[in-house]
Amino acid sequence: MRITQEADYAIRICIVLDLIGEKTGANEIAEKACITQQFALKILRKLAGEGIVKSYKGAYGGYELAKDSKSLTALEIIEAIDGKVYINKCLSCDADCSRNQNKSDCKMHIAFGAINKRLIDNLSKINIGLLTNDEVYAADIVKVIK
Amino acid sequence: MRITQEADYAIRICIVLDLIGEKTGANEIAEKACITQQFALKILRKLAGEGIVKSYKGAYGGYELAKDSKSLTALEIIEAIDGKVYINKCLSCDADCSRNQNKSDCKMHIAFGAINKRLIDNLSKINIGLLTNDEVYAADIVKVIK
DNA sequence: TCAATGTGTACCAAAAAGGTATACATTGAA
DNA sequence: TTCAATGTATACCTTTTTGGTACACATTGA
Repeated sequence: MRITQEADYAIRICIVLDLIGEKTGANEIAEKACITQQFALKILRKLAGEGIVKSYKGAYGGYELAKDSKSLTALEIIEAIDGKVYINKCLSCDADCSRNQNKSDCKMHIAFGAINKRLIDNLSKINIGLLTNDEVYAADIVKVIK
Repeated sequence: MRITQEADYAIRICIVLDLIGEKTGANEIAEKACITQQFALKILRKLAGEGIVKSYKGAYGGYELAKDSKSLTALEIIEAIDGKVYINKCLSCDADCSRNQNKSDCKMHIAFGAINKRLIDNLSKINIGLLTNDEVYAADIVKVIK
């Protein structure tokens, strides 16, 4: 999979929300994340739907992170926006590969499956807290990736 | 990045070529890989352009792998078809991230960069020989992925 | 010479990505 | 009670990418 711009923005939005640390309107969020309000709203709606942010309706409404940023992973956010992460279409469905092989016999499937697992695992190692904490340095981030 | 169908087929084509082990026409290759001849030709042209297969023109022409299948990696084939592998657009260009940060200061960039490196490394561990050799089992393939 | 084969280029349709518009529902405060 | 500020839902739009196809042309072996 490619992590879409939308998912990328979603992560930035979560970073913005963590840095602000309190309920914030879409307008301000959009501005801080450098995207249009309409697009921010679209992303925030998806994040709210997946329980990643809490939304407050009406005047003086807004959004805030639904949980501690240290336990909010890049994987969760990406999956909330783009759906399941997979590097190869073949991995996305339960059907057997075409070409008369079932999945467990297809070595390409096995190889890509193992690589995809590793990728997902690494995306789940990155949490928003890591990205917003000034005492976490580049080297610390690289260190969590296996 | 998502590994496209085209790159997926390209790997299958290389597997077919390795299994046949000798110069083979696009017609037969396409049939064995279960794709149309026209599409196989398009893929084979790219592979030939990148030096992954050797092509022979004219009557009784065809294609064969340009090197030993044990040293032909999935990464090479994917890059020949899809271009450079990157999970996030942000990683594809040298420009600084938008949002007033330069690349080396952007923690998202650092995190995705490390994850992407790992992915590329793993794709380079899979070679065609691994996929065509009957004595290589699923567990052996999984073992090479870090 | 010609049939079999690869090459190059152009084209096309469907799907995905990225983004916008608009009508509507909810809520807090005057 | 009203209304402005805000989120919700849905629909729509444009551009890019993907996944192909078509066809005229070049090369080569028999």
